[in-house]
Amino acid sequence: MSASRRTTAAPLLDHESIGLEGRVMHDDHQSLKVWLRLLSCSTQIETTIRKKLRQEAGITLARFDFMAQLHRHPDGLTMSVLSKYLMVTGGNVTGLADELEKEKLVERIVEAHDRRLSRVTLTRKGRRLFDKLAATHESWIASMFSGMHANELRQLHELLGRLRVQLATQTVPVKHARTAATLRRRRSGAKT
Amino acid sequence: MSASRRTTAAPLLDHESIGLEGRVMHDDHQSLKVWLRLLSCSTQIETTIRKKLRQEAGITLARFDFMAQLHRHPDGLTMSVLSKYLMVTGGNVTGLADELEKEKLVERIVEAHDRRLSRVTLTRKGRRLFDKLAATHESWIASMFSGMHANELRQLHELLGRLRVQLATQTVPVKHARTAATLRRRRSGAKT
DNA sequence: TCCGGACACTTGACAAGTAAAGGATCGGCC
DNA sequence: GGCCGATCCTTTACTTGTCAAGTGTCCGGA
Repeated sequence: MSASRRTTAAPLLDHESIGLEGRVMHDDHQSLKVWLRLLSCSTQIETTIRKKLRQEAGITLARFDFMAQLHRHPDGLTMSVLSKYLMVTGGNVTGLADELEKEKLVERIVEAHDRRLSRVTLTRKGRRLFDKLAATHESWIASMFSGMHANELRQLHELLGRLRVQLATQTVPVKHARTAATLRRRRSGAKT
Repeated sequence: MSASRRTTAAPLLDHESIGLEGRVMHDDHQSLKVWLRLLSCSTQIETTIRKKLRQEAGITLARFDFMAQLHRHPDGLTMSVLSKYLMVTGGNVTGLADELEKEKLVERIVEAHDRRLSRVTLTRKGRRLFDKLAATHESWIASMFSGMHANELRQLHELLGRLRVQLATQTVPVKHARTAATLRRRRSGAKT
C-alpha cells in the first residue's frame, strides 16, 4: 500500500511570491505536487530494488553501485574517482572497498608511478557475480515500468531530461566544496 | 535509504525478455534510462532542500517531515500512525519525538482511554516555527521548477501519477518467504 | 638537496535509519 | 479475578554514510 512518503509542507505560501515570472505564483502549488510525486516514485523504486537486492542476492545497493562502476571501467578506478562517480565521500568508498576486497570481489592495486594512488578493479569472481546481478536488476526495472506505454516513457524521459538540466544549471550555487564530491543525501518522502 | 546515488548497472539484459507486450524487450533500456533520470532529479532536489533546511533553518529534513504531518493533523497522531505516514520505523519516530519534545516543539499526550497510546501534537511554538518553514520550503520548490513551462509541469504530474499507480499496484508482490536465506539473525556478532 | 604544499587515502567520532527484542497495558474469555 | 494474546512504545545493536583530522606520497622551488 501506499507509495507515498514525506508529507512535506502544507500549502502555506501566499506572500513571498518569489519574484520570478509573475505566473510563478500560480505554479507554486503545481511544483510542489510534481515534486511530491517525483519523490514518491523515486523512493518506491529505490526501496524495492534495495530490498530485492538484499533478499534475493544478499547484496547491498551501495555495493552493487560500486561494482557497477568498476564493471563499466574494466581498467579500474582510483578511490577518489570512485568517490566522485558514486557521489559519496571518500571515507565511504574506503569502507566499501574494504568489505568487497575481503570477499574477494574487488582488489586494490597500488599504482607504481604514484604510490598514493590505488586502483580498484573487479576480480574475476566479482565480475561473474555482477554480470548475473546486472541482468536481474535491469529486468526488475523493466518490469516496474512495464505498465507505461512506450511513448509515455519517451515523454517522461524527455521531461526529466529538461528538469535535470534546469536543476543542474540553477542549483549550481552549491559551490565547489571540498575535494570529495560531498553531495547526495538521503531519501525522503512525500504524500499528496 | 541512502545517501549515495545509484549509478546502477550497465546494460546487460538481453534474454529474460519479460513476456509482456512484445515490444517490451525494446523498452528495457528506455526504462533504465528513465529510472536513472528520475533518481537523478529526485536526489538533486532532495539534497538541495535538505541542505537549505539545515543551513537556513537549522532543522533536519526528518524533523520537518515529522512536523508537517502533525501540522496537517492538528488533533495529533499516535506514534504508530506517524511511523506509517512517515514511512520510517517506530524506533525512528520515537527518537524524533524525543528530540522535538525536548525542544518544546511537540508534546506527547497519553490517551486517557487507552494508556498505551500517546498522541503527539505540535505545541504553539512548533506550529509557529513550522508555518514559517513551510512557506520558505514551498518557495524553494517553486524556484527549482521555475524553468519548466506550466504545461510541462502538468504533463510531468500526469505521467508520474500514472507511474505511481503502476508501482503501487504491481510492486506489491514483493512480499514472500521470510528473509531467511541471506542473513540469518546473528545475535551480537560482527559482520560475516 | 631539502622543504612546504598539494594530493590520495585511511581512520575515528558521530548522525540517522532499520530491525528485533523488551516492557507495559489493554481486552476478551473462562 | 486471572491468564493470554495483541498492541503500542521504547531500547539496543547494527548498517551506512558524513566529516574532519591524520598519514604517507609526490612535486616544484630555493
